[in-house]
Amino acid sequence: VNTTADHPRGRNPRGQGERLREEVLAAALRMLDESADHQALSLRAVAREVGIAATSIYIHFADRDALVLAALERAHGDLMESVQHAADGAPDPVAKLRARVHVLGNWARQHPGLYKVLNDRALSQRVDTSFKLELRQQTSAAIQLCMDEGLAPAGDVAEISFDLRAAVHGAVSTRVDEPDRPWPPLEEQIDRYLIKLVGISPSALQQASA
Amino acid sequence: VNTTADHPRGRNPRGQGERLREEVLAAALRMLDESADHQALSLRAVAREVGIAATSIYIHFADRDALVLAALERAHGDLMESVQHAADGAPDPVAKLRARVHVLGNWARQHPGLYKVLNDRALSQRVDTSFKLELRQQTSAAIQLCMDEGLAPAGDVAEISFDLRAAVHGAVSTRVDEPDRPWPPLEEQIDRYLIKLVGISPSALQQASA
DNA sequence: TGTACATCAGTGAACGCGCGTTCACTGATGTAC
DNA sequence: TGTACATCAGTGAACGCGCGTTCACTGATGTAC
Repeated sequence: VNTTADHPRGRNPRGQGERLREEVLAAALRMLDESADHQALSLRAVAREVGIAATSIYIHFADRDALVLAALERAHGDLMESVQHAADGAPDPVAKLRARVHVLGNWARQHPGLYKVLNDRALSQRVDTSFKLELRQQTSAAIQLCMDEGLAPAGDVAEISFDLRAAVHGAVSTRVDEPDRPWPPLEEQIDRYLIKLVGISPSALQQASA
Repeated sequence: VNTTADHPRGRNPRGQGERLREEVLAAALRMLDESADHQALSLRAVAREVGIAATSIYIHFADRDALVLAALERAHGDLMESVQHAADGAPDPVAKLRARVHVLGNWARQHPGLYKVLNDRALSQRVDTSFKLELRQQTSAAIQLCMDEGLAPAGDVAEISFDLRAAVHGAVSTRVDEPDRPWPPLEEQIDRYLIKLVGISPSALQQASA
């Protein structure tokens, strides 16, 4: 299982000890994404993957839990940044909302295991749920903006946002859980949800996607 | 962790050896439902829970995998039966469709761990996906029936069914993954999906729920 | 009615494995004097 | 310019644990003669 045998992995130069931390973190992220199970991640397997002694991990992480936690914070940060960046680059409220949801979906399909782990309940009991909370609030704000500008019919923002998020989460989860089935395009399904659940007009959506 | 210390568990009478099989299966189901992780189920832990020697499990199950598989087939059967029974007891197409989806949601909330495991991708690669396939087809049929009787606008049944199932799965998963949050009622959310995604009229739904 | 034997339901010791974590260490590289 | 020493980056052996699985077994109960 020694996938990283590029070079024999000599020790890092003085002052660059943090590099190993990055390598360990990257390996942990890769392995979590493959297993989709944070309980199955073993220190020894990560060490093997990186090509170091298992004990070397303790130089940078207090214990197994600390490593898992650090990996998930990294994944969470990466996802949030992607979504935020996409929304910032979109010109109008509908495009912003759409970009947000689509980028989340794409991220999940590129990192299906990590998406699963981030949404795992065993984890959400230990890690602060600020990740999902932040996403919740931002989605609500994006919908509110659409309503304010007359691009979506006024309504109960919290409820509509909740319905949209649940539906999208289901659409993404369905594909993540059975990746080998020939699913219809996620993008189109998300757009249908934006139309039917939020009330965005198809023409406005068309414009946003152009 | 010896939760079942009611009586010291004497051996079963002759010809009743299958009873142990049931006890083991029931314990496995309980533990799977709690852990929500089929990889974490250990033969030894199940044996401890039942109050028998670990080796006794091999009398009834070839190995750990066979036990996990049997447990999931049991869970799957139970869920399918509940859904089918609910649909059979409903008077009209809208009530049938509604009962189907609501019972699925309720089953999932009563057995959150099992619901997760049943939808796990690691599993769906090994077990035949007939479970979900069956559910898919039946949901589509229920929607088709609503359209045929003019209770829902005509449309692409496969697409609408897919959108509904994904949305409901998301609504259920959201609650299953974070059970301690104060979520709004699942029933109402499902009804909104039936209205907005399938096009069932609120009044017909009102009638079906009465 | 007695007895040998088969069957049934289950046990206990033992195996090798991978795991998280600890501990004392190694050897190269920089720094103080 | 030389040398003692601190620091840094990382190692290897060892621990105790729970695991899946194997093996030879035990002791009660029914059945054939």
